[in-house]
Amino acid sequence: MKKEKLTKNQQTVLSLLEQSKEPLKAYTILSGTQKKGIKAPTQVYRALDKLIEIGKVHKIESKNSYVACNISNCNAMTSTSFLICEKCEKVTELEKDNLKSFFGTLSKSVNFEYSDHNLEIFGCCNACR
Amino acid sequence: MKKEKLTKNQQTVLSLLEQSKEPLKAYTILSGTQKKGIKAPTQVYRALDKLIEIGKVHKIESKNSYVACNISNCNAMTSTSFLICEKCEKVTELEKDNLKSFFGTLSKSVNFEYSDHNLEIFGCCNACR
DNA sequence: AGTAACACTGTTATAATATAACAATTTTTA
DNA sequence: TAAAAATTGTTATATTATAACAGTGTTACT
Repeated sequence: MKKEKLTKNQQTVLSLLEQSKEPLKAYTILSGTQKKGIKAPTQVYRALDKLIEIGKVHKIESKNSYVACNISNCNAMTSTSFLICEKCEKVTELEKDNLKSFFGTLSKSVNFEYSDHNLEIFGCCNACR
Repeated sequence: MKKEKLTKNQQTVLSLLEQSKEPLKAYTILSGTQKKGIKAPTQVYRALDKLIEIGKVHKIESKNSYVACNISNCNAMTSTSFLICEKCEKVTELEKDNLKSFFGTLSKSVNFEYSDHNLEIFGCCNACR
């Protein structure tokens, strides 16, 4: 059941995302992969779902966009933290402990059982200043 | 230019949100306000835009949903932190300032100029345990 | 190797979320 | 009171995402 190898469509989508400097929207991915044989939104979303599930791609919720994860062996499938530059749209993923322990402690202090989080920090990146 | 009083549609939408225990989706708001004279999505979105702008409503990005803010004089228009219970869907907003300075410092440490954030913590609330 | 289970594919259609554009009216400001 | 700004109602459309279905390929196990 554990499958290491990506299928053709999954590779196509991931590869496009990896080449991109910014997050891409699903329909942009569709446009960008049509010559590779992807023809319908469903195919893109299916590939994305899988890639997200295995942690290779994350979704930027506030932008309905998707980014390839460049953290080796990222296990942050469902808990991600991003810095998003509002000038150039570049997105950087926070590594560390991913703030998981911080949010865990914070949650506990207000009597809430933490399981995951989504953090998006907006501002201006170093290169744009 | 500072307007304290909400217009009819804005009041209608806000009032529905305030009565709700969970975040509502735009089209649910539309359904819920049709007898009050709201007839088209545009009217809902316009009211929401305004309410968000003045801080009375926040958007839960990961759910495409909207919540009334119950923090008096909330100034977190664009920087919000939520605890979201995955069982009952209840949403609790963390009081403003606390995390802004934390994220500011965190950002600075990686050479990023913080301006706003969106934090969504998922888990299980006290009542559901 | 055979086969059952499962995952992925391609395809068409449609659902759900959100904005554009325009003419009219009301409210605010100066 | 006139100009500017905000809000309204309306129709149409854009954008984002899923459903449903039949077929094909892969995996895992005897």
